[in-house]
Amino acid sequence: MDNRKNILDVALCLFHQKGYDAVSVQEIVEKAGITKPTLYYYFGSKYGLLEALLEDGFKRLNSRIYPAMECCDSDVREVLFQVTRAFMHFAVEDNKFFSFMLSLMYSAKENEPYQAVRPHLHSLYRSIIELFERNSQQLGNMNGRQEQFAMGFLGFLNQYAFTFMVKHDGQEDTLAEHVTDDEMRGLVQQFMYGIVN
Amino acid sequence: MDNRKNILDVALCLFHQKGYDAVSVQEIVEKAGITKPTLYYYFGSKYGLLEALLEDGFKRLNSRIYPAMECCDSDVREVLFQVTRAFMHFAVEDNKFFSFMLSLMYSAKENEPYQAVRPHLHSLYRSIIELFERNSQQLGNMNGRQEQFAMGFLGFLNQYAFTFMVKHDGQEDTLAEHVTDDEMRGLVQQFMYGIVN
DNA sequence: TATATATTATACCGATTGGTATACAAACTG
DNA sequence: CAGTTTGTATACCAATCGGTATAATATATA
Repeated sequence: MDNRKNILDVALCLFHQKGYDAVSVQEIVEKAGITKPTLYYYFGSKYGLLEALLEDGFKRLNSRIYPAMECCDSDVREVLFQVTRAFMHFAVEDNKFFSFMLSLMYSAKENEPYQAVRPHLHSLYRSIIELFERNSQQLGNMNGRQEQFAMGFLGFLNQYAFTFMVKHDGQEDTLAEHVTDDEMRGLVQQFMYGIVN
Repeated sequence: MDNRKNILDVALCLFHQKGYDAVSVQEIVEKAGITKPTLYYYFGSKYGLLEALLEDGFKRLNSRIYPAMECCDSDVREVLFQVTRAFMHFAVEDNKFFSFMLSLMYSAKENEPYQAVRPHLHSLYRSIIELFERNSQQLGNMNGRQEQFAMGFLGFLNQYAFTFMVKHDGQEDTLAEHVTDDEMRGLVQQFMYGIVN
């Protein structure tokens, strides 16, 4: 188990830095201090390694997002805040995986890494759309624009996290204290004002 | 000149579909109906081809954005609308380059394509920041948050264009008529409400 | 102790990678 | 016409790519 975890860590680090296609299997095994057959023993192929990486990462992300989505049905603003909070904390603490995921989200549609991340992203979209549908009566007349709102919200989350990461690039440890709840409540407020008109 | 243009077109198409690293020089010259020495005669290297591609594309983008930025100083809302309009029309008409640019924006920082696009993105950021600084008195107290607003605005533009492209994927010809001025004015309004509070 | 199973290393594979040396043809220039 | 620049093709390069056949370990179970 130790070796498998080690490979995943090294691979994530390299994919995050250089991108999937620019990283060779050789480079991964060298940095991990093992040899190729070991990697292929665990993951079967480079693509298999990518899939395992995404499986693990989205499991971590979902374990934060889903509870936040179902914390309180009564107040939309509070739900969106909790989701934003969960999302941002994940982006800060698991920032290598997060920025790798972000890069895949907007990447070319016909290459391997996007094909691998597609189902995970799709279920993330679905969850957020469902979130808006569940609270549609509180948001006034949405007219089937749930999808648009969901995409807008996700874009809003991404942009916020991305900006934050660019600004605090390099600092690894003391990030969490810079993302205050008040700031996030303000941004959710800002996002909602556009929606409820 | 015909051959050079042809190579650039084919390369853009492939980079857009599969990503820079996943496309081989061999594939480009085959699809372009030429041979490798011809490509290397014009661009020197694969990276040189990428640089030329970006140079051309950002020239096209800037020729739309800059005039829009300086159309009218008096009304911020109108300026932001004109920029949004220019940006969206570019995204629709030059959509292959646009989505390639978008993929590079969020891509890994240490690989070649990001290094190549960095200066272009940086000057785009600078222009938008300057836009907000120029109109700061109309937007109330910005407290040096011009950068944050600029990033937010760019994220807003990207998300809008991205959502639009996902929705209308595949249709090549009749896109322009779907991006109405009214819709864009509404979105700018929505964005601004968050800023001026 | 004997056997089975999970890990790991050595050494290798054919295919493809970005890039080039050489030569030849076209076209412009003196 | 002679010479030079521009443009293109054939054939090739070492290096690297993802992946594997083989065999030796370590560990656990019987």
